[in-house]
Amino acid sequence: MTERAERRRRTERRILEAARKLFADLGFERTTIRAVAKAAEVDPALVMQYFGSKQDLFSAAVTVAPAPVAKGDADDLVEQLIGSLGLKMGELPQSSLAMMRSMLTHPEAGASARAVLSRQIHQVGESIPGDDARLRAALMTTIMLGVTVGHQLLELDELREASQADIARVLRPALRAIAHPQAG
Amino acid sequence: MTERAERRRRTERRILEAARKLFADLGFERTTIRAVAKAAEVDPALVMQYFGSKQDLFSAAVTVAPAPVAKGDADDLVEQLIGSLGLKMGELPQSSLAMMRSMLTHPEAGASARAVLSRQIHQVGESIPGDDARLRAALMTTIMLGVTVGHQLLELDELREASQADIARVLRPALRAIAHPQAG
DNA sequence: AGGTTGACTCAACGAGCGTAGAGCGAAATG
DNA sequence: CATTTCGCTCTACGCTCGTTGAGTCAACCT
Repeated sequence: MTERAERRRRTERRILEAARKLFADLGFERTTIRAVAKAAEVDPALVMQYFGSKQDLFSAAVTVAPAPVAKGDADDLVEQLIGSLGLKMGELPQSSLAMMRSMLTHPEAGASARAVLSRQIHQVGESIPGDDARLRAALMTTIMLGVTVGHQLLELDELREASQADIARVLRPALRAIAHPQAG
Repeated sequence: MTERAERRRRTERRILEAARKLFADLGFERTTIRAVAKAAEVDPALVMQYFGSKQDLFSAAVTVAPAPVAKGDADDLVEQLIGSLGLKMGELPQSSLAMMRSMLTHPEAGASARAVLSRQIHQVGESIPGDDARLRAALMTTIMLGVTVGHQLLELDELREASQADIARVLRPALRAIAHPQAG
C-alpha cells in the first residue's frame, strides 16, 4: 500500500473513532461535524468529503450488534442473553452505544434499533417453547434492553455498583421464568 | 376571573399541550419553538414570553411520574409495577413520554430520569427482603423501563400486538423471581 | 371617556449548523 | 524532472434556530 493510501485510511479511521465516541456520548443531534473534525484533528470539510453527509457518517460509524443466538435449549439462551449484556468486557462497542443513544430521538437510529430488536426477538422466539413464544421473546429482549439502557446509558449508580456476577445471578431466574412456560 | 386572565390561561395551556406532544414525539432537540407555536396557533415570541426559554418550556411541559409505591408485600409490589406500565389507560401521560423520549440525549431529561428511577429503586428496595434488595430493586425497575421503552417509544410490534393481560401474565413470574430471594 | 394594562404579533438579530467549491502542497507517476 | 493525482485546508454560503424589543389592539380600571 502506498503512503498516501495508508495515510488516508488512518485519517478515515480517526474520524470514525471520533464520530463513534461523540455519537455514543451525545447522540446524533448534539454531535456536530465540526466537533468530530476537531476531535480527529481534521478540517470539517474533510469529514464531508469522506463520508458525504452527517447522516452518512452516522450510518458508517454506527453498526448494529448482530447478537447471534446459537442453538441450544432455553437455559443456554438465557446464559447467552446475560452474557450479551456486555458487562464482561467492561463495555459494549461504542458503535452499538451510539445507535442506542439516538434510538429514541433519531428516526434512522430508531428504525435500526427496531430492526435489530425484532431480529433478536425472532431468534429468541425460536429457541423457547410455548405458543406465546413470540411475546415471551419480546419481553426477554426488552428486559435486556432496559438493563443495558439503565446501566450503560443512564449509568444508574445502583447498577454500576453491582458486579456482573451479581447482576447475572439476580437476572437469571427472571429470564428463566419467562423462557419456561409455566405448567398448566 | 377576568376575561383576559381566562384567555391567557387557555393560551398557556394550548402551548403546553402542543409542547408536550411535540417533545414526546420528537424529543427536545428536534422540537422547535416555532413548531410548538404553530401547533398552538400562536406567535413564537409569545412562547418565549410565557416560558422564558426553550429549556424552561421543556421543564414546564415535562413532569415526572411520581410512581408512588404503596406499602404491601413483595407480590403486591409486583402487581403495582405491572399496573404502572400504563397499559391500562392505553397510554402514559404525554409529559412522562416526553421525558423518557429525551432522557438519553438531553442532559436535563437524563438527570430527571435518573432521579425518578433512583427514587423508585429506593422505594422498591424497601418493599422486598434480602440483603441485595437494592440491586434487585434496580433490576426490577430497569426491567419496567425496558418494557416501557420498547412498547411506548420504540413501538415494537411484538409488544403492541399483545394485550395488557398477556404482558402482565408473562412478566409477573419474572418480577416475582427477582422480588423473592431464592432460598439458599 | 380617557388612560393604563397586558395579551399578542411583527420583524429582525446573531449564532451555529451542514455543506460546497476553490485552492495548496506533497506524494505518486511517467 | 515535469506532470498528474489527491489528501487536506480555507473560506464562505444559506438556512434554521432561539431569542429580543418595539409595536398593536382590545380588555380593564377609575
